[in-house]
Amino acid sequence: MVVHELSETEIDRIFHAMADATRRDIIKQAMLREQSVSELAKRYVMSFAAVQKHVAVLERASLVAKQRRGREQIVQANPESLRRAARLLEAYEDIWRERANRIGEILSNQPEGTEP
Amino acid sequence: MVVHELSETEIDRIFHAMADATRRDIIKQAMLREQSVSELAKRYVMSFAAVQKHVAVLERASLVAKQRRGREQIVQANPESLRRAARLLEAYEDIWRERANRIGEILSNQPEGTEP
DNA sequence: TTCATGTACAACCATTTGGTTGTAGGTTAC
DNA sequence: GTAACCTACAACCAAATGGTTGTACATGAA
Repeated sequence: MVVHELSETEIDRIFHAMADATRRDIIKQAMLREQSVSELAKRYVMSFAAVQKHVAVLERASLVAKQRRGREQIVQANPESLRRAARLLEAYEDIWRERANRIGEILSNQPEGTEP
Repeated sequence: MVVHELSETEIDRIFHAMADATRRDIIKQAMLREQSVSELAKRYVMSFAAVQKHVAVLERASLVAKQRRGREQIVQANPESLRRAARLLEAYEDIWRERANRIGEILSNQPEGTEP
């Protein structure tokens, strides 16, 4: 299976996009139900343009995609990017687990008589 | 079991901290082996002060902790925060899965004769 | 056609970020 | 004691962020 490896820049964009509560909520909303940008904008106490910018940030991170429907722009979540980010964090956990194993191995390989 | 719920601000900090390649590498290095700040700094083509700032960002996000040892400051990774971030991303995946189930259910609950 | 709606985008602004250099203070080694 | 090393922190700077308002344009509804 070919796994699309994320470039450092892509990872930067995904985490940066997730580092804002409004954007995290937009993702959640879009996952629950596809919505137009103006529909989403009504939920937040900020200008339409601000929400538009947040959506653009999510789009650059491939976390959402926009699709025109008449005069509306429908925001649809792309869970694949999110999944990749989750797997990435798990990779760090793996590093930690590996280290724990390594340390455990060193301890159990101690020659006799070295215990205090 | 009591799970420490992350506040929005804490989530902001964690994702923001992860949104930089240097900081992600520092985490990785600290997970592989506890190292002093200056030891870490040697790895990157930037000033010691810059690395110091990156470590501070990771510290505010509770991704690492510093511990003084003589004149050195040892950076140790705190995998717990990372684990929480990973679980958080998985929560989004759950939302998506739920939606898929919901849609599947709607489709399978169609009354007779509504299929094309 | 006309008007309301939805979007795009530019210009502007305050704040934050990510880097720098410089200075000062502790700690260790010689 | 003195020199070298490690850290802390301030001051500064350019660029990016996150918000605003204003204008223009396309689409749908009446």
